[in-house]
Amino acid sequence: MKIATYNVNGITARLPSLLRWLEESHPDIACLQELKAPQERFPEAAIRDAGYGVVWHGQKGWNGVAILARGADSIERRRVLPGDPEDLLSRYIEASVGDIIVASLYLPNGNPAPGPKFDYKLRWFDRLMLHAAELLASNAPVVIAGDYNVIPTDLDVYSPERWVDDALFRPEVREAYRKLVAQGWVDAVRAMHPTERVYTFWKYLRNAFERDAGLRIDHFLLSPPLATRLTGAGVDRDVRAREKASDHAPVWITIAD
DNA sequence: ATGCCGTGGAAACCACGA
Repeated sequence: MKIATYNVNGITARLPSLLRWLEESHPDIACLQELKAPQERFPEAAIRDAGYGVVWHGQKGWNGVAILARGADSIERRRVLPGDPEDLLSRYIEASVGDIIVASLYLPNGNPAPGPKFDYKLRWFDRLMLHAAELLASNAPVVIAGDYNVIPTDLDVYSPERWVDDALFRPEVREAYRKLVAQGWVDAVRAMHPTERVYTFWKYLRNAFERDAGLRIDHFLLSPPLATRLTGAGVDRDVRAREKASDHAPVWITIAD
């Protein structure tokens, strides 16, 4: 089976591109981020017509996450990350799809750093670590997919020296990601491509995509019962090259049934 | 280089992204 994650940067503007990609790439599960649409304006009918059951958590203007399941109705488990009742941003949704627990997340960007947005990012990371530990302890097959807004290592950025002070690459954030993975998760794309440069995001500015000035910030973390079934991973770069593309490309993994 | 592009919301500019 194929599981994908795709930061669409506005599902209203991206709907034609999204539907084309779903038809071509045919993922069994697709986690979306940055819907940028209120709950009632999610294009549910178009997604269902494309053959997908869907749960989503929208918000006016910003953020927004969804989980699509081909030919299935996933069962929503939660639509907020626990640990802060004051945090109302739509950055997390979790569902059961068959026997797999799937989470779609949009981790805070955190810029400018330092500052309150960076502090919020680190607090969000702390909450994610607590919840992820619980998911691991369940011994279920779990995938936590999405836009982590983390460049894990020098290999994941075209020009590390330009990003040292950025909230995506600062030591505190890399350390938080490292500690999260060290709970026992497998970074699926890196596991399948241990030494290769793999990017998932390219700025719209200055022909970043044409220059391949990219970042790897969209990740899949797999629990051990799912990681043992991992057979492949890749990035649909051709989708990023199209007209009216998101600044992220769809990323996917394949799992033995 | 530090908003150059793109999106959405509100109001013909602004916030925000990474």
